[in-house]
Amino acid sequence: MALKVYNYLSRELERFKPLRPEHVNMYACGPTVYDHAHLGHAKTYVAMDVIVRYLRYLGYNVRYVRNFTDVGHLLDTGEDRISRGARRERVEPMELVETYINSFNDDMDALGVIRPNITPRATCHVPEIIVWVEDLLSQGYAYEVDGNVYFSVEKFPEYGKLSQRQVDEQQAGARVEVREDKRHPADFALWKRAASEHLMRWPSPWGEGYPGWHIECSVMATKYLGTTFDIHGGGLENMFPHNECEIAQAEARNAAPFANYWLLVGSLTVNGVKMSKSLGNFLTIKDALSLYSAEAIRYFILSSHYRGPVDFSRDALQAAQRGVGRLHNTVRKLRYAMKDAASAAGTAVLAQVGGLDEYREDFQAAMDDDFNTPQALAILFELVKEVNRHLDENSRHAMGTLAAMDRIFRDLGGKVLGIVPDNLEEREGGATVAGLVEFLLELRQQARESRDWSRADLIRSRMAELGILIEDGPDDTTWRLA
RNA sequence: GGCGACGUAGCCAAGUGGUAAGGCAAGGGUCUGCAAAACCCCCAUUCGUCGGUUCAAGUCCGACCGUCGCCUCCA
Repeated sequence: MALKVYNYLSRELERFKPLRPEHVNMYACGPTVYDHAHLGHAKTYVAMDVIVRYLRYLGYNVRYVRNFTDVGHLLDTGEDRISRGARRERVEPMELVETYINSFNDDMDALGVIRPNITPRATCHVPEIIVWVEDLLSQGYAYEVDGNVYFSVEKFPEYGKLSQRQVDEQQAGARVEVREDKRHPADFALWKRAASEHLMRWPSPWGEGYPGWHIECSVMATKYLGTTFDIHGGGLENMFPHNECEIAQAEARNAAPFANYWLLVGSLTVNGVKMSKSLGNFLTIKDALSLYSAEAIRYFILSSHYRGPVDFSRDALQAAQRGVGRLHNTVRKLRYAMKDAASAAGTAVLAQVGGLDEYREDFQAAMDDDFNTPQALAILFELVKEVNRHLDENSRHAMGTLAAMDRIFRDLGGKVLGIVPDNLEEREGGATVAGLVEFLLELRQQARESRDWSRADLIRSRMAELGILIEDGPDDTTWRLA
């Protein structure tokens, strides 16, 4: 088996081959930190997270870099997003940035997105950016007009190769008016002169100014990953112009390929329309987490292919919540059986010996096929059914079989997909709660033995009101938090 | 106008030439004091429409209909 990925550069499924055999260098465009993140961000970074996790599962040593954009990303009005946010909240720009970096990290932690190895910030790389702009000027790829420096797309014939666009066939100024000082409408800013009221500014050879939006990613990606690196990821909507500009700057300056594989994530939509700040149709990650579990949100995102769009709806999230709940129930039962020495000392083994390996192989085959998580989930659910059947049909299990099944859930559901927590059974509220619940279950069991059903049911319903679900099995009673 | 994506059961969603995965929901059954959980059965003669290629098409080609994305705001 070999990993194949869909490379937007070639528009083909390609065998994945990193520059160095055991090592993968990977970059993803991060968020502009001027507000709380919403579910659209969650989709992109959960998808990238699973890609990183799977590469590590395959044994690669992955260095994953994801930036924070904290300057230079402008609104249609020309105002910097960070500046506007700072004015809105009456704080210093860097205070605003700090707040929303922390917010973003909190959200990603809560979603189980593993932190990248490096999270560079644009404002921390202004000296490097200035060097790049100087280089591009001296190499003839850029020109300066009154404190603004533009990249000349006509000097880089490959401009458009990622998005497969012919610059001259685009409708120039379709959305934003073309600046008169550009030689070509598609030229983009490397460095911008700071107007007098502009808050963020750095001295440069062209006067006080600030970096353009695209240059930071070229500079930071190559600084930490090398002139040419393996994977560049991010949201599909950034393919043009942002990613296209990154390539142009980096390949023009370094005369070397930028990223070998471009893996781009489809957008999250609401009623078919993209979730975005500007449309106001967004749900923040924090709000989503108050309604659904992190695993349910991840499951929802992973239940469609990363390159495609996902349409958000309450129904879809609720279905995900229930689905992931069934997965958790099975894992919980499995681990419960492992703790039960009497049951685990038995000899029952899974009917098809070696069948467990097949699940792992099928899962890998799905993930090897351009990270086909819906297919991988389907296989995980087939295993859920198999394990449930095994647990149902046998009261005394072979510890080795239980451990092998648990290992698969930990590896595939936990390490790779991040939807099966390692500590599922420890979420049950701590020793004090556990002691109380066990005591109540004891009382209820006494009531049941004396056939006092109304008292037994009263205890069960009152506990359910407190969020503690009781389930009577053939031999014993189990409980869990709702 | 240019580039691109998508249209599979009530809902979500895999499947790129060989006869429709998986999840949620609905229905029937087993188990159970009841409930819950779990298991079993059932759930698309059919993949937007119409043509074409082929022994064979959801899968390839063409046209049409519909939805959406990008074309210097976005993850």
